[in-house]
Amino acid sequence: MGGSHPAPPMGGTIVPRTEKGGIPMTQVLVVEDEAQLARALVINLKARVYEVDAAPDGATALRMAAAAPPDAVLLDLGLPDMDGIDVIKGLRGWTRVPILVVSARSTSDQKVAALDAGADDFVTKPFSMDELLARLRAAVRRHDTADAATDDVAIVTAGDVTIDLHAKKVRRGGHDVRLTPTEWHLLEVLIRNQDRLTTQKQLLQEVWGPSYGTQTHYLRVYVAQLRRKLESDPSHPRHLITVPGMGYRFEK
Amino acid sequence: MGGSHPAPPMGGTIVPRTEKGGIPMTQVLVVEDEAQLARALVINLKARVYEVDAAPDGATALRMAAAAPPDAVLLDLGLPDMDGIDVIKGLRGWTRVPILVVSARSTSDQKVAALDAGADDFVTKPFSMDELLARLRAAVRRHDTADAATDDVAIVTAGDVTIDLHAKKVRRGGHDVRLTPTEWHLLEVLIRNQDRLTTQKQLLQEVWGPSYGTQTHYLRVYVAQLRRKLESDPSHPRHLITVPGMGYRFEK
DNA sequence: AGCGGCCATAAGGACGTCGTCAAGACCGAT
DNA sequence: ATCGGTCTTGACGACGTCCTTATGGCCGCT
Repeated sequence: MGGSHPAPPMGGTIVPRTEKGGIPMTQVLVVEDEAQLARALVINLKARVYEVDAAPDGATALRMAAAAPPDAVLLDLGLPDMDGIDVIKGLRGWTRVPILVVSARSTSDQKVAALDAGADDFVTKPFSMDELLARLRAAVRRHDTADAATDDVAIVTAGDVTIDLHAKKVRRGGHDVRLTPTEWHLLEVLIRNQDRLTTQKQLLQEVWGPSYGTQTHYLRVYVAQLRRKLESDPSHPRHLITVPGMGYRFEK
Repeated sequence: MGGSHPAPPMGGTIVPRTEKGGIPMTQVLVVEDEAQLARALVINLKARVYEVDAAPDGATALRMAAAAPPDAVLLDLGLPDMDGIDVIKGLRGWTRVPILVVSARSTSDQKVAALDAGADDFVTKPFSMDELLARLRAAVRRHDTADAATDDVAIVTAGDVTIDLHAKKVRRGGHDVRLTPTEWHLLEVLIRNQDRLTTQKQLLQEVWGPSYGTQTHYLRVYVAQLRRKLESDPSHPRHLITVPGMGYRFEK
């Protein structure tokens, strides 16, 4: 089975998508205005197997989370621009990503408020880095084994094809269809945006990494493979539609 | 390992859960040997909308949990009969019920060990009752909204194999099959996520620990061993399915 | 008609991954 | 110290996957 390693395409320096042994790393968003602590957290997390983004305030955090959904959020309550509780509520409006609150002032009331607003855990400064990391691991582990159950619609039916996103299983006419990791990734992005246009750039950046925005022939090759596996008449696709010059669209 | 304060279901019919307005109440199992604190917890929880059982030691706790699976467990680590960590592991062998650890001695190491063993949260004595209740609410809320599907399945039948997660026993074609501890752990995780993909990373971190996230070699070796013991045709597995590049899936 | 974009499809080589076997390290029990 | 079982580690073949290149079709523009 295949080299899922990002090989540098054609010419030029291109930053590969962060992975380790083909396994995608856990993405953590650190929301902390105090630069020193933020840096300490980032360094410690990166030293582990995490990939880290940092946001200095609530508005930035919400924007970054929406743009590139993380696998966990470390949130300081004492932010300059908005109340930490509102950041929690803002995130909880659309995602159940694990939120660990880190805070200095820690009255019991505050903890209760944060937890009831939807936070997963609450750590008081000063804290042991080991403990924080263990709590983070616990939260991510829980989420990994749980989110599959309910996050969104698990099973998509399109014509004679059924796609089970959680089992990572595709059936077509009573037979199982095998998809490679890259094919899955591509299909997932398309399904997330079903009935809407998904830009070439969007697809390339999501599946191959931020610096592959122009390698459009990857798309052609892989979309063709998907069509061959999913469409009954691959040369006249009914579900994986080409939008010339722009991208692709998945329709049921 | 004797009885407990509120009568556990002995020999006879299991009493239907108390309800309030048709809505089943949340069942909490308190595991605490110190009678005074146990009573305080029980009283406080009952004053809220919880229904409470109590166990004075680990063995009783495991037995009660098996007989009547609770919706949450409050666990003291300092038990008279066994290590609290082993209670966590015992529960995690077959259920993902939220476990909140309550402990007096709370070195950082202990917290890390408990969380990595599968605990959901760790509260240090002395604690604020409000905070404990908030953490309990958070854990239960997560659990409720997360998995409705696959939990608390004690006995699984897959083809000619039956797996009893409580008794830690596997029978196949009328004969007992011996599994090593590691094989068990791996199988447990796969069964808890049955019919869904279980990521390589997930399996490695759960079975071998947080730092083994990329040693995919272990998986190949142990999955092969499991197949040899469980599958009738190990080279064409029907239950332990490989999802190339991503992980494995257990199917009945 | 000819040309240049853009897209679809096929094929092949480099390299990963999976399954398997087996030897060595480790560990608790005798 | 020895032994049996278990875990870890290494090596290898078979095969799959990814990337790349080549070829041809379709369409609008000049």
